[in-house]
Amino acid sequence: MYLQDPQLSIPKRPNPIDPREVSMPPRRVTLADVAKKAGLSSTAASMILNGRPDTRLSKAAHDKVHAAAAELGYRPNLAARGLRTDKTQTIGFISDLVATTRFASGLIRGALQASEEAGNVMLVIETGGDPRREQKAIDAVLDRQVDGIIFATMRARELFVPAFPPATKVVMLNATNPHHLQTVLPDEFAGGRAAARYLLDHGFSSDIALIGHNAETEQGYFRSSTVEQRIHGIRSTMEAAGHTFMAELSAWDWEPQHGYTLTRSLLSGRTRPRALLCMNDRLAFGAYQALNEAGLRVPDDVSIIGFDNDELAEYLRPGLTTVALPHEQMGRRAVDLLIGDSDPVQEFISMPLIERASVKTASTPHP
Amino acid sequence: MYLQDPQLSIPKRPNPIDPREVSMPPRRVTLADVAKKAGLSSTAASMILNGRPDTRLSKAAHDKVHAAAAELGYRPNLAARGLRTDKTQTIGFISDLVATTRFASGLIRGALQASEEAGNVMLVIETGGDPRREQKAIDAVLDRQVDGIIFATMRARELFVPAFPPATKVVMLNATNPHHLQTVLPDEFAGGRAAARYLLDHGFSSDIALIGHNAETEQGYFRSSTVEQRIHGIRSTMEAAGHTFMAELSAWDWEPQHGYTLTRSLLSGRTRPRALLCMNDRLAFGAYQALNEAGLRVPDDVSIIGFDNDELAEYLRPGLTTVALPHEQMGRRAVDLLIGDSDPVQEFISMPLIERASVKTASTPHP
DNA sequence: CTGTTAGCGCGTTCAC
DNA sequence: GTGAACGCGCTAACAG
Repeated sequence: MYLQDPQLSIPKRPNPIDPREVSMPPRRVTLADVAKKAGLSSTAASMILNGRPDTRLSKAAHDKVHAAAAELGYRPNLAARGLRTDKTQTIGFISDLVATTRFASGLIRGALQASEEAGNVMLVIETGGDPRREQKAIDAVLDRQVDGIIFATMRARELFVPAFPPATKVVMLNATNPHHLQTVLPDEFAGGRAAARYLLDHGFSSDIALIGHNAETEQGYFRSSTVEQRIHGIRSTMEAAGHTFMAELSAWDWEPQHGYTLTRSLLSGRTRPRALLCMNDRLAFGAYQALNEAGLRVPDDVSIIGFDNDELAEYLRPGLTTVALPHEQMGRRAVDLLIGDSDPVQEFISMPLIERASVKTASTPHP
Repeated sequence: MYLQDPQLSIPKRPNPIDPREVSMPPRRVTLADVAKKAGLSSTAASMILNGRPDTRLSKAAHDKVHAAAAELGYRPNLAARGLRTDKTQTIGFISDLVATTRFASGLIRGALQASEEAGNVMLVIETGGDPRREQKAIDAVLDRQVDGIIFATMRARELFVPAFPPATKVVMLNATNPHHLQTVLPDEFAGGRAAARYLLDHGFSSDIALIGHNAETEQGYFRSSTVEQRIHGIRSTMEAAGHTFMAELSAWDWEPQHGYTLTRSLLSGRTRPRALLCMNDRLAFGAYQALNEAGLRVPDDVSIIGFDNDELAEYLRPGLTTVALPHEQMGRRAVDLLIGDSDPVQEFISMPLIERASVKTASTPHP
């Protein structure tokens, strides 16, 4: 909607000059200015403006201060206030590559929204996963007196967190660390289960191929802590139903080209799969390409389900059914946890299955 | 490369506790602590640590202060310093939807990199283009004493900038505003010219269709200030060569589905295009899909060129040749301009043509 | 009741 | 080499 939203376009002529744009005082108005204008001390002004309950200042004083503040357009200097109160309404958001790649931008989007709603602002730093840059990032935000830090990773993983003062509030977002228990993660186990169950429910059983992971070659080795859960969810569901995958193809990278290659090699086998369970949507994209080239149709010849709810899923024809990574909600939750004062918890956010058109009901159940 | 970088994965066992993680002083060490430990005044400590040239403090004093600072792990409180110096090493980055969508994330990536290199950090706020939120964002960063503000937009456009003090340093990134002349924009005119020229150079002439823009229906109305330039670059090049487009199809949204629809309707016409000039890569994606369905091959039957160098361009088979939006470089440049003290300039960053495999040389030049 | 003065938080700067 | 003031706002203690 916002992509080409008319509101984002503007007429060719420059706007008339907004009066607000021309007259602003050269110096920032300070609390002292307000107090002076109100004919009171800055203490009185401070107490009144901050609505201290125990204050015994006259109604008249209140009115004068508020009037002066409004008239002068007073805004407190948060840096100065923070010096005193140790609260800067600022959150440090340190990630490997969340903001600058599209793979997990939802994390930052959600966090940004929740921050704004809570009157906070985020200092964003990306480290590329480099420990030295991570340490520098922590110093940088701490030097600026942030109220807390969110550590986020693009692919959920255990994150080594360099030194910082023990009192600092910390939330791990899409990441874990033994010393920091406040954590927000996707519920990958349930997500994996949902994907497998969806295929099973649509009449597939032992004619499903798994693209992106292989029990043999990748045993005990997982690219991320949550992918392990995803796989467990998938496999336990298959096992509970008494089925196994007809094939499992593994690739280290989960890019379209690998999905393409893997699917091609799969199609060269003697039995054709009826459904593909792809470890992510980009692999699924590659699968579409290979299927297409082989003259096979989705979902009539082969059904496909993916993970992530990548933007690609919507671009594909037909639309790709996929289990979404609830990044936005995770980001929001991380900020809530950081700002709130709950006990440390590990939160698992559920992964909704987004139904599109890439899976059909298998016409005849297989033996 | 970083997508599944092994370095981002870690073993399943928790790391041993890092010694640095356990012993940190409960209170931050202040300049006073350092001075006390060095047996000097905090004035002396300040001057020495800041390497003031005009200072005539003894070599011994220097050594003592540096030793004390190192031993205590002293780091200056930037909030306190900023109060005095009016420099916080912090930049406000206010955008409509740059960080949280993938369409222009390069802008923030480049800005983040340049900030880090310059020892700055960025306060990131997104407004969704809503003027009220924009005003609040400006207040929020100003309250936190930022050294300057970058206003960025996802799609280059003229941006109305709400009130703030005239002294504030401002750079418009992928945006323009009559009151703020420091501007970084893509050189769309040259980019448009390059795309058209590329097709011409490959032997196409009057067998090219333009997808996404139509001179008739969109005359004088442009979705963004830079798209206008892009179109001018394209048309002037075609005209200079004495050619016109065999067809121009317009869509308000530039999404794959529109590229698909437009291309289908194009193919239903009596003459088939030999080349497609798509206003962006997502339209080109849709064109691939339609061509594919029609049994036509890229580039053998139809060549395609796009704009943006979207990630899609690499995913497509064959890879899509496209004129890149140099977002990363633009972001870097914006920070450089903000930090440096050059005179206000409008900078145009050139758009490199990324050659892949979607355009072939037309075998026989057309009349 | 209504309000004030003084000091602090941290680092920089001026005058001596 | 130093003390004191300052940038800005908050808080405790105190005065009319």
